[in-house]
Amino acid sequence: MTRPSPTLPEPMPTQARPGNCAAANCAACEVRSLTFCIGLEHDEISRLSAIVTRLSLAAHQMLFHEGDAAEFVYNVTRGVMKLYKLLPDGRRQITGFLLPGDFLGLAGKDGYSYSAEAVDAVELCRFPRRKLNALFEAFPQLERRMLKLATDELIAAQDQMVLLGRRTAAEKVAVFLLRLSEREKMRGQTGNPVLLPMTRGDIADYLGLTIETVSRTLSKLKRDRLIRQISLTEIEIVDVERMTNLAEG
Amino acid sequence: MTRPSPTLPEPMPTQARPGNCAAANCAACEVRSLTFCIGLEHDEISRLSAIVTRLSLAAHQMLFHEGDAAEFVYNVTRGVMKLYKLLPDGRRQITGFLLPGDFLGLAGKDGYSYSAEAVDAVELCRFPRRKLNALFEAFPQLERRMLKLATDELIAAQDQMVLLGRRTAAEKVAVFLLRLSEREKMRGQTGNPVLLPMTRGDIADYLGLTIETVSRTLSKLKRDRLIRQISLTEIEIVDVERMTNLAEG
DNA sequence: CCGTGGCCTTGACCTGCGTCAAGATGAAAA
DNA sequence: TTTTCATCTTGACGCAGGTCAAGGCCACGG
Repeated sequence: MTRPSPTLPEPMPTQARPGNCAAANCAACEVRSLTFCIGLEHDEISRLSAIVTRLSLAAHQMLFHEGDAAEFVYNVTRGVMKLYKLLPDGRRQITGFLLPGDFLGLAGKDGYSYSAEAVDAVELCRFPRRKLNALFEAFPQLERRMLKLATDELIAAQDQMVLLGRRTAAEKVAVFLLRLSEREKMRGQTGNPVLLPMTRGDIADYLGLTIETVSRTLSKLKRDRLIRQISLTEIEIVDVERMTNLAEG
Repeated sequence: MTRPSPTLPEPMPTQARPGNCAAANCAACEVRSLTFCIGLEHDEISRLSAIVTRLSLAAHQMLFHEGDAAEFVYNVTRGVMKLYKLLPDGRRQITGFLLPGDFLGLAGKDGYSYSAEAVDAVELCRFPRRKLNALFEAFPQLERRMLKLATDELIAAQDQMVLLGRRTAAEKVAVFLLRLSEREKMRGQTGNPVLLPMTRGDIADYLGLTIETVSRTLSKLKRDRLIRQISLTEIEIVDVERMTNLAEG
């Protein structure tokens, strides 16, 4: 593996100055069935409502940087976020893309362990960590849920290690498209065509590849009739079976 | 990245038939300061003692396989374990090495998400998950600690993603040696020379490389006087500064 | 309508690391 | 001590994917 040219610098994203902040009505939340709020009792919901702030980010706006004090945790309610870590020389690894319902903000004592940036227009719920921790006392279910979220994220991270360490470029791209399709389906979208709001550079930095290899690999999948490109950001999986075979290895 | 030849099959490890099982005295535990038992109250310790079983594994013995029902969680008290996932064709990614004090057994609804195998002679504490969960009711601190463990593991997993996706072979090996050295220091060992009970094949599958590349890279580090090989399993870091520079990128 | 600038694609070439193969080493058994 | 066998090292070679460079596409502003 060679040292890929940093996909950064991108147009330097501005620090979060949320477009709007407002108290939120969690009871009316339309993505609650996906979030860590799922299945909470009525009084838990109302206590959460009391500490939550809604905010919006424009595309490319930063939510926070790696190392920032981790005062808040968040729930994505709309749009797509990317989480990434940088090496000193600018090489970047995107550790995850977050869709509506996904949670972010787990952090160790050194603050957030990654940077978080909006891919497109994003809306989030923001919870002060201190106040949320205080709620754990009254509602142990909440902490149980946090542990489950962390565990699920950990399992996903292990899968991603297998992908990064042991899969070919074609397999990486196939897995990426199939996984994203599944996640979109779980959110009530069709999942096919797959929607790709992120750039080829983002995908490359997520899969441990270069932009060119991602592009060439997609072209090859098109030539082989496994996928069809409807637009830059929409890819139809034409032959699910062969894609799945490819993804299995 | 090409498809590395499976480092498996190794001499097929036998399923765990622990060499001995015994009740344990947690109060006298010599690695407690490292484990998730750290800082627990006296009565918490005694409640833990009541549900724990100690067991031993010989080198290469399996503790559990990916997909097994996750009835237990464990704490390593002696030796080194490796956790890994396999692709259908045998390619292997080692997701972590566990040293004394390290915890394992977090799992989703599909059972353990990885296989666990002893690298050398290992001793563990085993906790039935059901009984541990029951203790969470009485001792919320225990659950707090589990969440912290999961969070720390997640942060480590993200660092590993950067390593797998964006670092060169030389950087990977340097980071591996330095991190292992740090972990040994935290356990009261010198950390230099670094002790490597795992094989070159294990290291390769942990770093997303082949055996040959690991071996060649170590040879290069020796030629360049960054390290000195004392024995197959002992490597002295001679020039910590240049090693650190290399590891930073 | 035309420029401008960001992204994406494609081609030609290069190289880091994988593959294949042949010893070397070292621990354990005879 | 010698045999054995797994593991490790080293060399020669090949290729997947990275690098460099040119051009295409498309949204947006003037």
